[in-house]
Amino acid sequence: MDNSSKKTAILETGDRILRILECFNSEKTEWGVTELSDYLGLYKSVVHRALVTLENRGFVTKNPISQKYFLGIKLFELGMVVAGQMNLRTIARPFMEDLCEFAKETVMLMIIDGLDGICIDKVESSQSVRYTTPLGKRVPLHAGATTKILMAYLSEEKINKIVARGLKRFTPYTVCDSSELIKQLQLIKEKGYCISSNDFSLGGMGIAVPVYDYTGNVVAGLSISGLEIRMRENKEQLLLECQKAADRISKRLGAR
Amino acid sequence: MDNSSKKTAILETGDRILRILECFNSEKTEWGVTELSDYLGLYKSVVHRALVTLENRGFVTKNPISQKYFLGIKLFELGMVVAGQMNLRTIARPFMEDLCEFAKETVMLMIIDGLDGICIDKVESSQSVRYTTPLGKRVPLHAGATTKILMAYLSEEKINKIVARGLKRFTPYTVCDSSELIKQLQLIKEKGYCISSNDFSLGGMGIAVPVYDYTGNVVAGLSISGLEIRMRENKEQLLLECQKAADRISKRLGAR
DNA sequence: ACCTTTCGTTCCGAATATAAGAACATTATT
DNA sequence: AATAATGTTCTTATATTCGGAACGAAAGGT
Repeated sequence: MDNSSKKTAILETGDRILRILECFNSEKTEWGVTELSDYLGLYKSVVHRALVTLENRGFVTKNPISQKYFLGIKLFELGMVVAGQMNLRTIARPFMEDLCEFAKETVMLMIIDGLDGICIDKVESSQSVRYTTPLGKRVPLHAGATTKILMAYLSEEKINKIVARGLKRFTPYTVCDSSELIKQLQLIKEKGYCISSNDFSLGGMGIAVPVYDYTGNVVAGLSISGLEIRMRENKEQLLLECQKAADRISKRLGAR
Repeated sequence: MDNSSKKTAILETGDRILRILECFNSEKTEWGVTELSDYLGLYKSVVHRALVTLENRGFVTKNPISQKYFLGIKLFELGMVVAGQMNLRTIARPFMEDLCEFAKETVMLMIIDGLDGICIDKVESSQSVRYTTPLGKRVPLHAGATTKILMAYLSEEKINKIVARGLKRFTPYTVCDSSELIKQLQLIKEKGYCISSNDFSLGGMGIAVPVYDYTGNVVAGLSISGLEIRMRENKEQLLLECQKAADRISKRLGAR
């Protein structure tokens, strides 16, 4: 097990509570006691007491019909506190809206957490067929423009970790060969942008550029994501506008 | 202390972890170890270990400059899972957008959690001076139209609890007298809507109506919130549109 | 530049909260 | 009606956590 981050002894009971919370996601919003205990390899009684503890504080709620538990409103509340403190988000928002207006495609803002990407904001195009992704969703970095632009600026060490974890195939065009992916990433970093299509979702296309903060590090990826068929003819112009928006956001974040 | 909800013994260590998380809000996003231990009446070592546990799982992050802790991205992630499962929200959204378009004022959707209200969605008017409130923020129920409509449909028992907790004054017009408030609430329930101004924020006005689900219970309050000076002349029409929207939402939720 | 205070972090023995496992209660399924 | 599956409760030994002191580093004042 990877305990590299474990400097001090952690509280096992507390950690277990957090691990239980982490089991809930948009694919699986409800868990029963037995299910959870099987999944985590814990005793039923242990999981049950943990869930009661969580329920008493509103972190989970019991569905009285199914008898199962789902995440409570308290987590929405705390999630919104986090959203508020991500001022990258508030700064980026107006620029994203303008960019969406111009491109008529969905605009996304993504950051890295650990070895994954998380979409922290989006402005969806009003087209009936459009690219859409849930906020807060954790996605691997090796497929899709918005994630690849982020991956390209990672340290070699992190890139290797991601590759070592395995490169999941999303479409027939996903780059799952590690050496080819690394070559692609180098090229992306050289050019300072990433245009890719069909590697994350068929028919989809993404144009992504990095956003920098005052330390000069890449803190986010900004992208226009939509349908290849609509975007391919004027991708140069879309790229230009996307870069303009990212530059403005970076400047507002203190990048020189 | 109120232990009515404490059926089974809860995990103290786990509960402490959750209590620590609850200390973070948009007014205070960063806490130091000593501060927190003073605030919660816990030993520094206890709080420190809890924070390390939380940090290891990404629930809090340490600001390397201030040495203090703030909520981590993991909570944004979980918060978004909660947002996704609140399908009241997805159903209500388009109606709220239409209503905002019509009213040119901010439209809010609020639910009850415990003895407080929480705004779970909003569509802000594009006016430069407009009513605005953060998503996920916990507010008392006795002031403001959106909250009072919710309070009006509560059980007598709950209303008494809220009154017993004390009625905070927000403006000179806030109704802080319990018997007058209760009389107001009865009237609101009779009429099925709430129009109030200046009791939560000076110059502000709210028009709020209830939203029902398939069980026939009030599950949310929908409101138009804006400036009194702009709204007062055509409040009847605004109310009508607000009611129409709420009815449509209720119907979509299965209310007859 | 030095002292003082404050704060985050570590350490260790004592104490107690918790895990483990079984048993019970309740609901669904056959 | 019998069986299976799932949520809940109970009890005790033990391993985790607390409590308190001590350490080191930074901040602030003199």
